[in-house]
Amino acid sequence: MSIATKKQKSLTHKIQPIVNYSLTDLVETKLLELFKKEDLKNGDSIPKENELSEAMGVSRTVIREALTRLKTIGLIDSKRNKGMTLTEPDLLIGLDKLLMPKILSEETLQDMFEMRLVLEMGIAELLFTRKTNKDIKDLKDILKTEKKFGNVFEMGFEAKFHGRIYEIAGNYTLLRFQSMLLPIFQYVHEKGFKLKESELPKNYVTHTMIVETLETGNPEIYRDAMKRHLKIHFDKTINTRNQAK
Amino acid sequence: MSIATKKQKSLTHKIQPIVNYSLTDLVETKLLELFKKEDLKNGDSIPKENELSEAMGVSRTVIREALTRLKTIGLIDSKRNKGMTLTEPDLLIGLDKLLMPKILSEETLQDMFEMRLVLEMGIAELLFTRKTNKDIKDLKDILKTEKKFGNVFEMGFEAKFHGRIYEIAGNYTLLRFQSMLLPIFQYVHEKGFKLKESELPKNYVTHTMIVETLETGNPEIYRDAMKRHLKIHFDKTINTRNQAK
DNA sequence: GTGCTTTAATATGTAATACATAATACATAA
DNA sequence: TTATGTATTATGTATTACATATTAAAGCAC
Repeated sequence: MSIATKKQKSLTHKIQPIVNYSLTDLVETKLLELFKKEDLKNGDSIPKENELSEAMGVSRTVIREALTRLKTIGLIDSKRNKGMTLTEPDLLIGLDKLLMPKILSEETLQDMFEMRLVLEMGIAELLFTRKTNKDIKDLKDILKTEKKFGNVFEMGFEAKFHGRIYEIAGNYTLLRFQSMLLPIFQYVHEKGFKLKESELPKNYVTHTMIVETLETGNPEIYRDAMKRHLKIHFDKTINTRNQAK
Repeated sequence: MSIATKKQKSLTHKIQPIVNYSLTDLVETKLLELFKKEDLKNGDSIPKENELSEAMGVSRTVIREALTRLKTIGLIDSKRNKGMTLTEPDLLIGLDKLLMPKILSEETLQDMFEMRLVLEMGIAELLFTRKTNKDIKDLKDILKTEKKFGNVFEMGFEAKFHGRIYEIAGNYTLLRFQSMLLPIFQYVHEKGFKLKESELPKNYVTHTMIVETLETGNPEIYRDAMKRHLKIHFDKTINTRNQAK
């Protein structure tokens, strides 16, 4: 290696990669800064496109592209003639569009799979501070329908039952999050193996038992039941990831 | 009320509101359908803007706006001259831009606050199947720095400690999710009251104790410790919501 | 022929302009 | 007073042109 190349190499460490932000990028961050700086809140209206274009010295095209981004994440809302206003963004916006398993990596799918398990275990505390008699009654009604049909692994029942549980938690964002997780969960689950009812582990906990613990137990007992109910799923993801490493 | 207006009023019930999707809306869904139908996967390239414009019979402007949306949610990636390709979307994309407490409603903020609590309780299972000796060692190192400075409620420490715990869970999406939740958590926490160290509840569990349970305990014991550690937060959100109702 | 530089082609990025359209406010007539 | 018509306005859509970064081909030296 020549001295010249040596010098070059030592220099490369000091060179920072050039990031070439597009005008749209700059406008976007500028807008966000503005909102923050001006302490704008939900419902406040923002300047119209032409004004922004003029004020920032870029074409309306660029302004619109930046605005489109902000609309996409639900931060602003635009109406013909009315102009644009800041809105309460939906934190889970766009998530449903991304739930195409073919697009998401195995890694991410597995992450989501696990997240559902984590949530299911973690909400116990909320459930026991917020459950009402009606909640229990509704769950029991769901159980009746389940028994009528039989297959415990029918995803429709799974979704209905667990969805109703999340409702009890009284956390709307959480509820929606889990409902979006369900298709992924189903996909990951089915991609692996499918248990028949006869192959259930011996100490398998059914929905019926879960409702019981919810009615008469406490968070710890409930969680223990739920853990056993989800055991096959826990085993699965743990095995998958261990063997991946 | 005349007979005429009566008739009118009865009619208005039968009229469904017409929804006028913009061209961009239509193009967006059309594109998503196309991706799904053609079973495109990560890395596949999609037609260039001019081709799409011609094929769909709309201006490039509209195409670009639809594409901008998809870029915003991270579904596609564009490079000059190269064209555009489908990419593994980041499920949490845009979330950081939305973490402006002034924008989010109290309701949503509270939701996020609770979600962190839920996650913190729910990851116990994952932790105990994945923890390594190095993890424990790192946590203990963090404890040392904490002791050196003192204030248990310094948010920097909180973030560092709990962040390191999430790393153990080995779930990247979850890790990032919680790191985004932290600012909100901090905000909601500080907005309420701020405990001084002398006002801590009697059976308060410190970080040190949590590490102990993680090292020598089991999921149940760990969770019990974490629950007591977070007790003031649990109490807070439960009180807040109950009085809101 | 190989390795290098230069050049040309290409697809996205930006600009500018014009017009369409829906929502609002205002004016008007029954 | 009320329903209908009208003007205005700001976003939505279209068109055209050009800028720019990247790729790939062409050209050149060896």
